[in-house]
Amino acid sequence: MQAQIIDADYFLNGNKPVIRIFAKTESGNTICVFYDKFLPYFFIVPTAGTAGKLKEIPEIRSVEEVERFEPLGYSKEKTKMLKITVTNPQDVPKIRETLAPYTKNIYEADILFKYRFMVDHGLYGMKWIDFDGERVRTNTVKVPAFRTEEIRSADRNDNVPLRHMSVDIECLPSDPRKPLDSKNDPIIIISMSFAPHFRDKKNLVLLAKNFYGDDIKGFQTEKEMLEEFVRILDAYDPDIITGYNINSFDLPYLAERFRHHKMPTNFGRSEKMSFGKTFGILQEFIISGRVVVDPYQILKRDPWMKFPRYDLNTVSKILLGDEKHDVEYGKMAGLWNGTKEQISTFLEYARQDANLSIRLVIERGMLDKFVELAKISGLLLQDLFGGQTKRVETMALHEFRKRGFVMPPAPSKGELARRAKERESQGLKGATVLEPEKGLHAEGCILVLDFKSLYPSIMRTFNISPETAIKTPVENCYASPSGAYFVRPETKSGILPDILSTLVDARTAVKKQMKNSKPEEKRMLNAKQLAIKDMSNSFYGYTGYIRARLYMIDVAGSITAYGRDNIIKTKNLVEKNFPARVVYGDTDSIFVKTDMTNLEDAKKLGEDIASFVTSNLEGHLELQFEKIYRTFLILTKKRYAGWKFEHTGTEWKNSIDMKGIETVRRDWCPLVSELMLKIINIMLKEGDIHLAMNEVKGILDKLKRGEIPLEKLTVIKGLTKSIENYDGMLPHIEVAKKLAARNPHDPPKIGDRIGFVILKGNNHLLSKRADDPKYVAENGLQIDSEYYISSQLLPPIERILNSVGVERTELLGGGRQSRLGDIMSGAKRKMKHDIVVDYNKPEQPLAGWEEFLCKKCSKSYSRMPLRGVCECGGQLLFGFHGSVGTRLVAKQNGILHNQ
DNA sequence: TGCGAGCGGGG
DNA sequence: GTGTACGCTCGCA
Repeated sequence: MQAQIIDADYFLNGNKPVIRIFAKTESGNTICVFYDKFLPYFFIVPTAGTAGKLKEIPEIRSVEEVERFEPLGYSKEKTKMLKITVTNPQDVPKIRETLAPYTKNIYEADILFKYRFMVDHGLYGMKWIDFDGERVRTNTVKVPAFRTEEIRSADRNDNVPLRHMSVDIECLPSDPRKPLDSKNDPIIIISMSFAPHFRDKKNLVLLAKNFYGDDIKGFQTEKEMLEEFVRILDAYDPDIITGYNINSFDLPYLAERFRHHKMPTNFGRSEKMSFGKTFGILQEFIISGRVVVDPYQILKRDPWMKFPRYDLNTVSKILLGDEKHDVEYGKMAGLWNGTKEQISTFLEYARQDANLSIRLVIERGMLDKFVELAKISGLLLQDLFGGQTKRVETMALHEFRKRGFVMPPAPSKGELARRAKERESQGLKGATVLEPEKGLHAEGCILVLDFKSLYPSIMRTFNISPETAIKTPVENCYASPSGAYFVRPETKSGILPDILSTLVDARTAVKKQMKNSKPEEKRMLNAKQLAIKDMSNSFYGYTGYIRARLYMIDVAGSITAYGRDNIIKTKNLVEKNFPARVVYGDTDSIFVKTDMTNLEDAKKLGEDIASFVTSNLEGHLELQFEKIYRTFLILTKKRYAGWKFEHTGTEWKNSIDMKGIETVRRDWCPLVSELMLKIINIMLKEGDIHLAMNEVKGILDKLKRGEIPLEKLTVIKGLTKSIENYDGMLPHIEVAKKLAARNPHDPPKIGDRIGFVILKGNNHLLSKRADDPKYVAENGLQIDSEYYISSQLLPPIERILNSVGVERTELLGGGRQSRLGDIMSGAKRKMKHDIVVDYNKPEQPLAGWEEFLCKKCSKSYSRMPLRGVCECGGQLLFGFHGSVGTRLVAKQNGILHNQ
């Protein structure tokens, strides 16, 4: 029989573990495969005292002498180790602790049992198994179960269609002023959507009230409704359970209500109860045999784009084009206890929410990439959502095992502290950002070129891997620019470089295959190449991630050191061999200024530069021509805009690219964002600073004359707690107080968004001069134009115009012409284009997160500060951390906004 | 300026 | 579960 792995776990038969694989057969049936011939084990490097201690531990079943390579640092020979086998996986941690003082090293004593099994049998999440099954009767799983003596991986890549069910609950707080309490406040509605349909139903809404309607089922009590929920769950038997923020709200809440009614929380495919766990922010809900998919967590943690907010409303508007109508929390009780129509409205709201989350997963193919990531990394689908570290480590474990290497343990607290200290003393230098030639470049085209997978290429070219690093240089080894040494591939080919090479080849093959494949296959292949890319980009960051098993500061430091060398070499190669100047560059990209105004000529030059540089650099380093900026405005490192031209094959398409320039911020009114976009647009497309200045002056005049509509001056902020609980002076709170006083029957509630404008007045406190725009309009009150000019408009506008040498006084000083010469050499272009902001494809040259470290005071910033230097005035160094960790976003500020 | 609390999403 | 993980913004000292 063959089946595709959905999930795996084990249970104890007495003291003995039985591995359980939940899988789907070709025909779409779910089965469970039992295997009881596998026992947990780990390795130790013994010392003199080891043998005696081993005899004292009764749980140890067998001790076997083996040889394995140690993983950190190059070693020529394998090390003699003892393979310790025990019976119960749960005994391993305590045996590990007991043995620790009596051993030199312990390896692989913290590999989850299910992964120990999968790796040893060459099994990968979402891939296929091949086995001869004998049907067994059991009440531990709810699907047909088979016992097998042997289990192999099957060589096939197709996917069995999955069954998805989304869940959304509505609750009613007993006290509307207090937050919800799952111990007391009942669930009143459970809404579900199904893909594929469940008994011809797309969705189903249950409610704890006598009520009937299309696909609506009413119940006398909450308990009866919950019982029906489990019946539906078991009948539909979904592989995927989804819902927006379901991990931290709906599922834990449901579980608590089940416990309240003394009902078992048995939502899965086995006898195991479902439960939620929390660490840090991340909440996870485990349902045995199924996969919990939370679109909210995916979008936040593994994003391909940045959203202004991550609520279901915003996200579905952008991803599905569908706006959802919300029911205010405060009005829910009214609807629930209201007329038939009101209840219907409430039910439709619940139905819509379940529909939207399932549509996000299905229509946006949100799971596609993760299915492929499972097949590449070996992780089970459920475990992919926790972060990149586990993906890299599981993939590496497969490869380490094949080559006779053991995997180091996850770092202990002490080891973490040691690493942190080591890092503080010797530092981990990041990438180089070339000093930009600040200002507007409008005379000739700017060519943007970047290195294809820079860090992976470096690792492959110089054989950089934890087990190729060597302390004392041997003959014929690589000496990295940071002073570390690595043996050459002839001596030992690095595991990570080899994995990366395999990934590169696989990606090339997939892309080729995509060209002549049908839509459905193409979709899968595209997901696969994205998954490969994700994995490739994870390895460098992983080696520098402090919690990594394979952390080596020399490895990470050497990679960035080669990167810094590379960009300087590239700059020199370009400037020595072409009539061009590098005006900016960051990590893996260079911006080359030419005197060309013809796009075709510029393109040709870009391609020539790319192939020349590539042929003059070592190994796998490959510079590619990326795009043309007809004009380019750079404020500081990391903050620029360009008028981009790309050839589609038939014509030139243009749009405005913006990086690091924030045009949308919560504390800015719409006028600020609009004006910023406008002047950037004018500078880039007209190449004229004066026009931009005039635009600013025009707006300032309008503002002074009170001709700017109030909605453009309104800043909106939400009430996060009740008004009494704020003690500081905040404009929106003062406005909320005023609103409450004016309309005592319907005061602002928690969660309400309060808009305000700032008025002229005697009170020097800003908050006291804030008021509701509607009230201001009705009473003809005057806005404080001085405030808007000096506090809202000028600071961001100044930062842009300063980069081209314009001072604040020139903006405020009437219509006087500036002393600046017109920097446009050619004739002014009269082309008019709307700003097109492409938020579907934020450019991410390297996936990962960055930090900016001050050279002088060591302060760290997660974003390049607006001034481009540290607040102490010190120069900022750039650090890059690959794509490990959770700080994955924060890069594409200003990419997303409404046009 | 630096630090700590609190929030995010969900009802 | 052979576990044990955030990053940002705001208010206050």
